[in-house]
Amino acid sequence: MIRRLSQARERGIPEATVARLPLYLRALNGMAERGLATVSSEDLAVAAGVNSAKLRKDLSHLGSYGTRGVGYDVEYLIYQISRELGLTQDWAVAIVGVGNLGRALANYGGFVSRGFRVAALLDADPEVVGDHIAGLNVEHIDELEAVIRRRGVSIVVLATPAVAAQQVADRVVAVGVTSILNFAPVVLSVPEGVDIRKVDLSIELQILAFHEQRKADRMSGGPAMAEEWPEAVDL
Amino acid sequence: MIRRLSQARERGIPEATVARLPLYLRALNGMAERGLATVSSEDLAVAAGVNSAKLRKDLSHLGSYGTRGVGYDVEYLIYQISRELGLTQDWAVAIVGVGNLGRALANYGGFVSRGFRVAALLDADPEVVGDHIAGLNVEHIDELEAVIRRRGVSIVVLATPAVAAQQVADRVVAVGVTSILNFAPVVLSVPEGVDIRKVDLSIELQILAFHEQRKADRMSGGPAMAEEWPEAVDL
DNA sequence: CTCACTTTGTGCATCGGTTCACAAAAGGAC
DNA sequence: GTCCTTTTGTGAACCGATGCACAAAGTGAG
Repeated sequence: MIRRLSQARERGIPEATVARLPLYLRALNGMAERGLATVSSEDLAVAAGVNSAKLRKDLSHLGSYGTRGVGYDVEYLIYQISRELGLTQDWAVAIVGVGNLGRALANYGGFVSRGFRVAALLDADPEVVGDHIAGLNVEHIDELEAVIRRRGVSIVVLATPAVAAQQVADRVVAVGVTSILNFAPVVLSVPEGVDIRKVDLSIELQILAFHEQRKADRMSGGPAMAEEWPEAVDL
Repeated sequence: MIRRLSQARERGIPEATVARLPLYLRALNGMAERGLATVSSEDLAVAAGVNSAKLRKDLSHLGSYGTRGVGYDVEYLIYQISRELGLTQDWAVAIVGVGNLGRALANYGGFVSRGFRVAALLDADPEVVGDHIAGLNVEHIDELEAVIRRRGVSIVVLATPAVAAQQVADRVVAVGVTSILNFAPVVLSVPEGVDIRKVDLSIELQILAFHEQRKADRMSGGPAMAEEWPEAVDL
């Protein structure tokens, strides 16, 4: 009994599950807006684009929040997932690099909507320092450490050119930041305990291109044809 | 023997491997620029931020392009990976939705660099239609089908508001597009055979927040404390 | 209360991916 | 040629994630 409970809630929600929770949360918010009080795992799974068994197993990692024969209470589940993800608190985010991408991120509504607050914009280019973007003043990168400390920034978004990213990462880690969202196309090296998530637009396109090519090959060449190995090419 | 060979090259490179190939490619390009002729799996793995056994297994799925005791020929490996990913051909990309994000994408250098060519920008807002961005004229969304056909667009990037995304997806799929990169925060439903990759900025932040919260909990509460389940909360 | 129905939570088989660890292959010294 | 060193390519064990399928738990009708 005790065992059962702690087994479910014990430290350690699978990473794959964590990555899907925001998806469920979004689907649930849509449902709440449409006035639904409860939802079955089947319906929620469809809305989130996953299989219902997976959804149930994911939710079971948070606890036993459903009612058999009925489903899940929408509002309650929203609260539980939000709490698990840490969205019930306010996160101050700093965006470093105010080029096209940084600007887009600063204006992106999805950040603010869920507990995230853009607390600072920083750039090295004197040309853009002082600009007003999304209600914020762009500050000079020299202020990086001071700004992070002063405004309690705990998550840093890197939208700098590739060459600057590692340097900025080192500096923010040195002031105690342990969560970085990196848009620069470089492999950052950071000490143990610092979490990095990487978003790489060009990699996504390359993966699509791979599959697109496969589909094209299949059309013409037929399935699993030979001539797959066009005698070695010299360079 | 024959078995061995076809086993390696046969259709079906693991998805996880495909997702890492672009990473290797980038590391290799850096090395080529610095004039390195060959590289060991160990060195390349470090540069790409992965474990060397994984790298070797990944590369073994493409074929046997290394030399034992020596390593891999940098240029040759670049060529082989590029070919496998389909980057030796030219891909025409259309970006739909020219808001802040669409603009950032249009100007993003990483696209052009690897066989991708932004061939069209489209938007529904008459205010932005006609604008000149990154050397391209923004066209009206009514032209969507015509533009895709005329310019041989095979990959579409969705940077529209959430509400418009499904509608645009339906239209591009109807004209034969089978690869979509979606930045809109919605679960798109598309027919079998259409590949979708999703980039969701807010989800990435939520995942970071989850881990950040965990780290904070660990600091204060100590490891795996009780009081983890603050008696049920009514709503 | 009992029965029929719904839907959750999970044990179990399975699958894909990661990592280890080593035999096989290549190169260089002598 | 033989021996020693380096480094690949891969068999095999392991690990986490997925999905099936069902018992357990709940609702509602009569």
